[in-house]
Amino acid sequence: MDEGSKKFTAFSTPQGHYSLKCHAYGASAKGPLLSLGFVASFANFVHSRDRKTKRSRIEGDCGGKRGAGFHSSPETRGTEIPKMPVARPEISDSRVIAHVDMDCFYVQVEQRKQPSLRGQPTAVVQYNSWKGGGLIAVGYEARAYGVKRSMRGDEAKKVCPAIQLVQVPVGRGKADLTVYRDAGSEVVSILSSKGRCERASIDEVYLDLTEAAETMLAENPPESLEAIGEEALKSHILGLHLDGADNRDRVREWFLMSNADRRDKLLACGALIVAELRLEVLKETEFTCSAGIAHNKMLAKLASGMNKPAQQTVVPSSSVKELLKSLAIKKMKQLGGKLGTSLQVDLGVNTVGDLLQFSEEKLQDRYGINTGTWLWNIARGICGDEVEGRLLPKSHGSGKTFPGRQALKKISTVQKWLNELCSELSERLLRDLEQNKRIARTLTLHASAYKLNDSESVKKFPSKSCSLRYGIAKIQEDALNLFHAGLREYVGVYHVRMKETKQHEWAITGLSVSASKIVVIPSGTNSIMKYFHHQNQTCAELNDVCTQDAAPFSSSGTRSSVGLNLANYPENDVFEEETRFGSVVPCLGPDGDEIEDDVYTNEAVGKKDPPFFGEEQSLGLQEDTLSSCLGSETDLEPKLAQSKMDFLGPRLQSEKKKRKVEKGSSSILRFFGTQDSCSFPEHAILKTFQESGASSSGKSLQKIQQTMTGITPGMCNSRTDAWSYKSDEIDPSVLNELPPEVQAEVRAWMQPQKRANIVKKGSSIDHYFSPTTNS
DNA sequence: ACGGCTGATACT
DNA sequence: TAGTATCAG
Repeated sequence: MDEGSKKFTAFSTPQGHYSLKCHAYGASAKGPLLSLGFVASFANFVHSRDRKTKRSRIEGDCGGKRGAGFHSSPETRGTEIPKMPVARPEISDSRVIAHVDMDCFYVQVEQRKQPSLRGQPTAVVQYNSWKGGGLIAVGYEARAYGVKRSMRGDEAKKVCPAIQLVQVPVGRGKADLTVYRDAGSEVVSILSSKGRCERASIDEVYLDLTEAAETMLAENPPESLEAIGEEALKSHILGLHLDGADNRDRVREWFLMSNADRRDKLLACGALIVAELRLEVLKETEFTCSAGIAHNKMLAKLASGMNKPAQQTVVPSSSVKELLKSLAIKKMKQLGGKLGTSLQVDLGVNTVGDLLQFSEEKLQDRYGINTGTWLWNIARGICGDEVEGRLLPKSHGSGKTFPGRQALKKISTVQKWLNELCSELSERLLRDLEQNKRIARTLTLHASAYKLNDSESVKKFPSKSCSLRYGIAKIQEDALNLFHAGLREYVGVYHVRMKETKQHEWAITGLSVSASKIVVIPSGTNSIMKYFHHQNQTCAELNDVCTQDAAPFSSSGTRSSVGLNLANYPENDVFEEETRFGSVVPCLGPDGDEIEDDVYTNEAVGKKDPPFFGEEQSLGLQEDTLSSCLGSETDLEPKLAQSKMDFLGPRLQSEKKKRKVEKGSSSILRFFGTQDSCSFPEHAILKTFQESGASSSGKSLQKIQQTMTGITPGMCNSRTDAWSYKSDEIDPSVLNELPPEVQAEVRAWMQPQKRANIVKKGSSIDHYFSPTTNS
């Protein structure tokens, strides 16, 4: 077969496709699209199925996963073909989808924190020591000077001497993005009020406003409104010709008439809603954002970036063809990388419009059936990706790079950094548990490395994972084991065996730990603690993973593995790097006194090490317990409505400078956190948390942890009924804040000794979660 | 082997 | 499943 690599010489005519699609299209009974040559994707879908799509995508897509996907190319002859997006059917062409994008978000967060920066050219940098640090966000005033992201701070200064460079917060020797995540949560909690909301990144969301728009159209159509909102009138309507003077009137006209097209009217309603939402975001958070309103995610995303900052753009269906015709192919969401390059290089496609020349079959032949169809679709503005109702991240990670001379060459240094990363991760996991009642089940370690002596090997450092046990010390221990497992594989048994390798053969240039497979703990039956059984034992799979040669980990399952592994990698101080534990010698190039090393040094020195509990108190969860109690995947994200209150991070209440955090209902964890003395049936969850008390950041968590001091481990078997507590210290009002199911549970626990409360209302909980009140 | 860090997804 | 790869910003 040569189709894959050869140039295309003959195509079926576009007309052929159109007629085919349009034929099928008739079944879906829509009108205006025809004139544009667009088709309902369902028709396209059917069509592509005819071309021997392997699985039935109708069932798969309607009932299964949603969202953009990727798939790897089937044919890899000729030029390498990268992982590629996958096509989804477009269920409806009349959805109202918005993409909301915060304007230079980090900068805005910093400007809110420090209002004197408002109006000034500003950028956020991390690690300012080397060449002024790397810019990760640039305000619009600075952009006017030509400052670009991914400049170094020094270059930015050259272009814009007045620029204000704000440093990203540093904790544990690394950048800490918590403040931005939390700020993003504020925004999400507002934007999720009008329809299904997908948190696409720290500063972007998608909204499905179809229902809201339909409702508005039915009850309060724009033409019935005495006045269109001022903000909505500032919308940019693609395809609406604006020439100067009466722009506002033209837009008003569009809103009122909406081209007499129902789909346009729906968009108009969507635009009104989005305008309101954006104003609310501004009022509540002081953040501006930009938005795109269209019939699908792809177009909405495209539009949100077209008029920034603080503006919104509507994409009527009638404007799509023109819009895409001249749009650089690389600007499309999934085409900014290798696939886009392949299109350019291999097919000579430079604009989305260029894609139109290629038949679906040809695209499929070249890029596979799924991606081929996907490309065919996006060329026509068709995108069936659904807005996923998800307000919370699916994973947490903490990582750091060690470029150049900073590369880590000793296990002890790797361990120290892993400890920092794990510490941060643990803190975030606890917060997630606390706020959202979610637990992560998998811990993964990623590393990047290069070999010193061995030039031919370009091997990548393998990622390793194991089941995640809660508690800082546990995570640290497991992460280190994972690292050892990876390293062993990386250097190869051959080298490991020769213990006399007096030389470091490897250098670590990046480390990250992440927690994934996060599930909501179902409230009910025996509640949270049920999921934290039996994790005394170390991860069985860690042993597996590391058995391959060399000394196996002790099966007794304590932390002996560390020692064993260390034995395999003789520590030498041959290298320039940091020395031993506790005393850190920053390894600095002549040009860079990297701040992160300094910070790290300070923190490391100040850090009390000894996890003062044995493993037996560590918090973990048993897989089978969990899986037996969790339903299918569809259960994993229950009760969205409530989650908006409960599961979100801090939600801004007032527009004043003083910001209040919405407590939401207390989680059961928080509930227990207020108790002075409880006895737990098994591993005391909370005690482990104390270990992180030494961490520099996370005041509120620290407080939680402190309050948990009194909790003592009970027996080590698994009966939740065995819990006892002091009910006289339970505040009924706190109890009332719990989700109903949990309330029942707690009340059941309280049964034996129900008494009046003593704890003052709000005293125990509120202040734990107040945000750091600065500026 | 410097843009750092974080997250999502798909496939094998 | 664990692990890899791609993409985004």
